[in-house]
Amino acid sequence: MSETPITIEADSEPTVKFADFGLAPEILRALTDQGYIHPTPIQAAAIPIVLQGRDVMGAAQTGTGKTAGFSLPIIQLLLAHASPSMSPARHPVRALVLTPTRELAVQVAENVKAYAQHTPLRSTVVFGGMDMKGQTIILKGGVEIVIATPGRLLDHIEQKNVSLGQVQMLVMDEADRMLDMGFLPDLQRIINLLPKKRQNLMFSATFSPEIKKLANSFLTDPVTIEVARSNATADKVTQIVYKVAEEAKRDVVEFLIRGRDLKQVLVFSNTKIGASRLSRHLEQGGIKATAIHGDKTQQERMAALDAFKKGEIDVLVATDVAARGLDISDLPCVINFDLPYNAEDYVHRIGRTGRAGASGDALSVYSDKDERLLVDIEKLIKQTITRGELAGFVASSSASAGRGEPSGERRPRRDDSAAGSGAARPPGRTPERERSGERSFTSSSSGGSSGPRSGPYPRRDKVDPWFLTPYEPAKKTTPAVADQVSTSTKPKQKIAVLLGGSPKQ
DNA sequence: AAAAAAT
Repeated sequence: MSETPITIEADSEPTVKFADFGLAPEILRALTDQGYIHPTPIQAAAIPIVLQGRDVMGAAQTGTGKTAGFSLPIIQLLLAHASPSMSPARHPVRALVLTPTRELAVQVAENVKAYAQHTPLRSTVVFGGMDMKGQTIILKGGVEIVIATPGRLLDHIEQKNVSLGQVQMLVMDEADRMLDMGFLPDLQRIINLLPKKRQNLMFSATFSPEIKKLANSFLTDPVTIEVARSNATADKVTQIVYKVAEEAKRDVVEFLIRGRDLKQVLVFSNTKIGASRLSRHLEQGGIKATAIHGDKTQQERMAALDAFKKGEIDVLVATDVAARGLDISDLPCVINFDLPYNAEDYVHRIGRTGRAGASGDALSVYSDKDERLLVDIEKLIKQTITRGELAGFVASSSASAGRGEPSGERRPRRDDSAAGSGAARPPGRTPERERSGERSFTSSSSGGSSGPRSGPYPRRDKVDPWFLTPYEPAKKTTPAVADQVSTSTKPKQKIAVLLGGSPKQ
């Protein structure tokens, strides 16, 4: 065991193949089915370690292939080692994966199911917000792998629908998030029900003191696998912030979305009500949008996510329920309708774009009162985000008020939350026409060259909104989280995985 | 200050 970190570069030639790990043919077949041949760096690092039976503390972002990194070796180990003979159940739970959100649980479960499809291993997912009956039947039928959110799992345990006395492997996914959400007591209760002798894998985006404490109490002699933050924030994602009047934010967001030619956009709102309102606002503008947040029923949440993934809707307006973990692939653009209160969440949010080598845009609108949030974010990511300017929109409400021109907040405008829809919008007009006729914004007095001034929206075919932005190449800096990660718990063995670019000098 | 999660 070496104290020297092993560094794996993401852009080095992929020499390792899944076939090299000694995985069972059934697993390899599942991978081939999905066209996977080469592991991602974290998979290449984690799979052999997990196969050795070691505990793992993984600092890994979503989108790094983390899920396969732990599920493949878990499936392999379960296949290779028979279940404990004393078990009365034919299919006792032998591996347990805990996640902070229901959607993440579903997603992990889908992956596990796919990887184990050619094996006799059974898996299921349990989470709240759904009827317990179906979950109960499957649990009682016996499953080797359970993916769960903590609360509902405890519910099933209390109802004696499942027993965890045979669990050999425990995964805590997004552990930092679980702590944030106050799951620590639940985690403690669940872990108390597990056999003392077991393998533990813990994944976290950050290595806060609390996480270290958790790792120290739950992990035995862990190998730390560091995944430097993908350079997404530095290279591949173009980040721009737009300062606008608070009241104009939603119209600016709409404008930005239209500028994207309605390609799939994920929009983040800090509040559930804000997400719903913005979604409704966009829908009323003829944009196929929907909202996802914790006040929606689980059915609605799943339907929204599904529709977005299928491309049936163009815009998903989400609270931070979707900030982490959700694998929505190939997103070209993320927009922050609100800057997150927690700077760390900014990184998670924009991590939804620029994934898997693709480029992406992360756009944010903010107003005067959010100045401090922006400072915090820039401090965290150690770079200055490009300030974008939008012709046709003013940066602050006071400026527009001072000129006595109509501005977003003054113009009487039906609130989106109101049910009525008749008065403000004459029927029969196309949404496009509605927009230009109905809204007015204070336009910049200078430089009216960016489009027709008859309305707030420059015509898309005439104007590329991106020309408005003076592009400065983003500064390349070592990501802040990677810094924290390097000071991780005293590991016997340490592996650093650098993703998404060359190591910094 | 807000969101998530068992009900």
